[in-house]
Amino acid sequence: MAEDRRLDVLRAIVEDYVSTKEPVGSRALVERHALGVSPATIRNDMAALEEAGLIVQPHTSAGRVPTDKGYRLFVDRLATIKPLSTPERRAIETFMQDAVDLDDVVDRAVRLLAQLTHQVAVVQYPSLRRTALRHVELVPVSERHLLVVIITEHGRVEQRTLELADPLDLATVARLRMLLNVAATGRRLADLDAALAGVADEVEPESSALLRAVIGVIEDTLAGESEERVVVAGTANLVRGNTDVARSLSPVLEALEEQVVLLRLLTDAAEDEGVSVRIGRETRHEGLVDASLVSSGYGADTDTGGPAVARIASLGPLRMDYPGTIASVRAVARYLSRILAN
Amino acid sequence: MAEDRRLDVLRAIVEDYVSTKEPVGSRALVERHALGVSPATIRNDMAALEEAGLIVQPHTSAGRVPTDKGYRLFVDRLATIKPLSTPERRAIETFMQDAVDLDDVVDRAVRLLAQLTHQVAVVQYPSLRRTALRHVELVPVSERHLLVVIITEHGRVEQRTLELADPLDLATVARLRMLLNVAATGRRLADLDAALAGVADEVEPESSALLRAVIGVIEDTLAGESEERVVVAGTANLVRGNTDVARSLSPVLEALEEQVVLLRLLTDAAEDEGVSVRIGRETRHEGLVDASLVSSGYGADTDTGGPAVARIASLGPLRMDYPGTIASVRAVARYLSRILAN
DNA sequence: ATTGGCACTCGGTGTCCGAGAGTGCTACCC
DNA sequence: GGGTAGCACTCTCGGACACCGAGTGCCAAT
Repeated sequence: MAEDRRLDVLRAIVEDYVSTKEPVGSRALVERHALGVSPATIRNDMAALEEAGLIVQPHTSAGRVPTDKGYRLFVDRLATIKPLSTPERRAIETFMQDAVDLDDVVDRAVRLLAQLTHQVAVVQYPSLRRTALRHVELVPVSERHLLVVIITEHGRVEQRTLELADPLDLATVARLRMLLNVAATGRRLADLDAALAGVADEVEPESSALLRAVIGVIEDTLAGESEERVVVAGTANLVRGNTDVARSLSPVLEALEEQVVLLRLLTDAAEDEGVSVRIGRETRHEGLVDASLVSSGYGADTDTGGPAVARIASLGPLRMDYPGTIASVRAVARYLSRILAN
Repeated sequence: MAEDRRLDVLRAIVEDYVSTKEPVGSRALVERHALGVSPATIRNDMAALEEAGLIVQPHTSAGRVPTDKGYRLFVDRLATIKPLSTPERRAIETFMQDAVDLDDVVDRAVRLLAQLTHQVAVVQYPSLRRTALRHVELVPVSERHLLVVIITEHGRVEQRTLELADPLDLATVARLRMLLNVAATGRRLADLDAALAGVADEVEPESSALLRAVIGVIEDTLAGESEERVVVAGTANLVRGNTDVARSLSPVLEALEEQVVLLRLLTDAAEDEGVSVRIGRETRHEGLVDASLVSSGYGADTDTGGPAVARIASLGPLRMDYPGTIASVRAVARYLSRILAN
């Protein structure tokens, strides 16, 4: 049926445009794909696709280029995700396997993803709020300064210095440390409030001010924006195959330096099921109108529909290899989930 | 004397070229600077400067542009460092003052420097080796996993998981923790070996394997390359005023993503007195032949000739405002030193 | 519904030319 | 000897112009 062929044509246009980076014309299309019809027929189909807003021509005498809407349709209905090749899987394995700590895991993951996709990779640290606590440590630093160290199940460590009105009593600190750990270890940080409230009752009045301060710091750390950490790699890939660099590159680099922006992008994407694909304006960030973001949550139970603990993403041009990028993002996310579950 | 005027001409060329980004000709020079001679005379001087390898002309009918050597002479003998303006000083003050922890300090410093210089800023975390220890924490994670957390005087925290052959005994862990802290607190990490060696004698034979393992991890952490951490900001500034982006930008972005490369640059620069300026090939990195690196050490006693604890740097085009950049780098380094000394 | 044919549009490339900028050289002056 | 004026020369840059080729839309024929 004709309608089917039109979609074939759209698919062909997207694929050719992605690989050649040139607007694709009707003749080139019939030559490179076994469509079984003449260029004239393709032209008719193209006119229809253009009418539907799926493709445009940059100028009269040029071939066609997909629109945001065209890519969207391609991703939703036309793309077939090819699984990664065995060498690629093996590369992931060997690259990730001897990471020594969480920083190392995240660092390797982000570099790996950048290399697999030849695009910019973004990896978010496991959210403090959504992971369980492993340990709370109180380190007296001076008479009136207490260092509060929080360690999560995945080995993420956050610290904050607390300034106190009264001099510290070491015995009290030791006792609080014990109480806090008994109450909090193994809990999700989000559920911590309740657990900590219980502790307050067990404590003698003279220590309760200190306890409240410590709890305050812990909650601050969870609530603050520093809660979320994001790392980026592969910015050099932005330059490759980019023509009008000055206009299109600068806003992207700016966005990448703003944690706040990155976090919003990732949070928005978390609304989508499975691997999220945000195309051009769908990113809802004006610096990224010519870019797409492919992202996925990760975390121990993500595969079985459990909640994600954070996200990873690949950012590339509108004209990116969506199937390949989706496959890479998914593979790295899964691997990351496995590691965290160890 | 004529020789003096030639240097004036060089200075004028550098200044004009930096501000206009255009090769500067003899006429423009006499118009913009009160040199008191005619263009023809300037041309003779220029010929001499070119002969000396201090300037070149991109092509016959163009003005002159400084060479690496020209910039070097300018920086060494001709530039007068202007102190920062009061508003600028105030900006530093307000921007840095309410940082909550070391990560925050470093993050703010790097952004600040990027903004002051309109270039790429690089800040290195205080070196573990060269700072004193505040605390060592041992956290039993499971029967056979022990998390070792190292906290330095500046509040830098590093952790590493230790995998053990034998099950942990909590009492032993507590004892080791105490011994380690008594022995190590307040020491420079570089001097730690000796201090830790003493501990080994005080410990009963059955714990000594564990102790050795823990000491091993600590030393590993200090020796490993993860010892050094570097953050970067302002990459978007690379694009501004850059013409042939494709060739000149990509290698720079790559260098910036390679911690190893950045560290080498900073280490090399540490050989220089005070604020180091590395121009073009002097960086000894082929991706940076068209860039210069202005850097300075920082740390509590740096001003009084004490050893630096780490470095900050600003990376920009060959054609940068050296006096301004030097002033900014120095100011931020000093402020950083003050904060760490608090 | 598909196709072949055809006129039309328009960007890209190459060439040419003139304007302008800047130089080096030479003759001249103090 | 150092500085200056004049001048011929070189080279880039930008605009004008023509041409080519790619690609289209449309129409009549199958």
